[in-house]
Amino acid sequence: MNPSLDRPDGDNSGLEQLAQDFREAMRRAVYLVRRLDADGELATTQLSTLKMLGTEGLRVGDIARNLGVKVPSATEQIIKLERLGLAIRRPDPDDSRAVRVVITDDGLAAVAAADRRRNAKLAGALSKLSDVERARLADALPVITRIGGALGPE
Amino acid sequence: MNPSLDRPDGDNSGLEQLAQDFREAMRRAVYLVRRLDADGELATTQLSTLKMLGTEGLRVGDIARNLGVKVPSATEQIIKLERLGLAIRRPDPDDSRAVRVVITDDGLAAVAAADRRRNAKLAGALSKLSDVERARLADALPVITRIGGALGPE
DNA sequence: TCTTGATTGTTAGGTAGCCTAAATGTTAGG
DNA sequence: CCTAACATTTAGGCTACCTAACAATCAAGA
Repeated sequence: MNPSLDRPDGDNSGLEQLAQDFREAMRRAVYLVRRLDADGELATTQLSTLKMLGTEGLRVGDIARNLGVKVPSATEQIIKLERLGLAIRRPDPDDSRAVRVVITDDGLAAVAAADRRRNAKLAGALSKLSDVERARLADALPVITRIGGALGPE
Repeated sequence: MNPSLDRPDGDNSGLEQLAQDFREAMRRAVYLVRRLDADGELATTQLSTLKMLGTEGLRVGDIARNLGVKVPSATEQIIKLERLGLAIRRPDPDDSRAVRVVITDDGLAAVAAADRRRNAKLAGALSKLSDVERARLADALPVITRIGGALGPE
C-alpha cells in the first residue's frame, strides 16, 4: 500500500524517528497533564466527560466513543458524576433502550472552576516560553489532533 | 512576579487560550498513545522503565523520579519486570541500602521489538500527514518537553 | 403478529498503576 | 555508640480500565 513502509530503510527512517520522538514527548506530556490535577477537584476524566455533555443530552455510547473507552467504563464515570450532582441520566424519548446524559448547573460551574484553575496553572508554565516556542506549540496542536484520526478509529 | 499573570485580562487571555487548546490536544494524545498498546506486548509504563535502564544499573529512586511516580510504584514495576526476566535487581556495591536495577538481554530484545512495532504503527499515521504538518510537529516536540520543566518539579 | 437477532445499557468480577503509611535495614554525624 | 536521615519493600486502598453475562427494547422478516 504505502511504499515508504515497505522499504528496508531510507525514507522510512525519518518517519520512524519522528514517531519515536513523538512517543517520548507524549510520555512526558502525560506526566505533565497529571500534574495539573488537584485534590478536591474534578479528575481529568470526569472533566472531559462533563465537557462533552450538552443540555440536549448525550447517549452513553457516544460518550464512550468520545472518550475512547468501552461503554461500561463510561457508565461508571456517569454514575459517579450523577452521585456528585453534576450530571443527570434521563430516558431517551426516541429510544427506550437508550439514556440521555445531561449536565446540571452544578456541573457547569464545576467545569468552569476546574478549567480556570488548570488553565491558569498551565499558562504559568507557558509564560516562561519564548514567543517562537509558543507559536510552534500552537501550530502543532491541530496536527496532533489529526494524528489521532490518521491512526484509525480501531 | 510575572505581570502578565496579574492582569485581569488582556495579554493573559492568549496564554489561557493556548493552555486550553494544549490540554485538549493532550487529552487526544493520551488516547492516541493508548491505541499503540498491543496485547501480548510490554505495557507503556514497563517499556518506559526498561528504556531508562543501562547495564551499569539505575537506582529505584532514580527510576521513580524519571517516571514521575512515587518510589513504591516504581518498585512494583521493577518486580514485574524481574518476574518477566527483563530486568534484574542487584545490590549497590557502594551503598547497601540501595539497589541497582539492570536490564537483561531479554529486556533489550523486548524493548527493541516493542519500539519497532509501536514506531511502525505510529509512522503509518504520520505518513498520512503533509510535510508541513510533520515539520510543525517536529518543531513542537522540544517545546512540549520544556513545558514539563517549566511547570516545576512539584 | 411473532419471533429472532441486533442494539443499548448496566452489573459483576478482575487487572494495572498509582498512592500513603508503616516496617526493615544501612549509613553517617555528633 | 546512638540517633537521624535515607533507600527500599510491604501492606492496604483507590481509580480507571477491561471482558463477560444479563436485561430491556427495537426492527425486520416469516
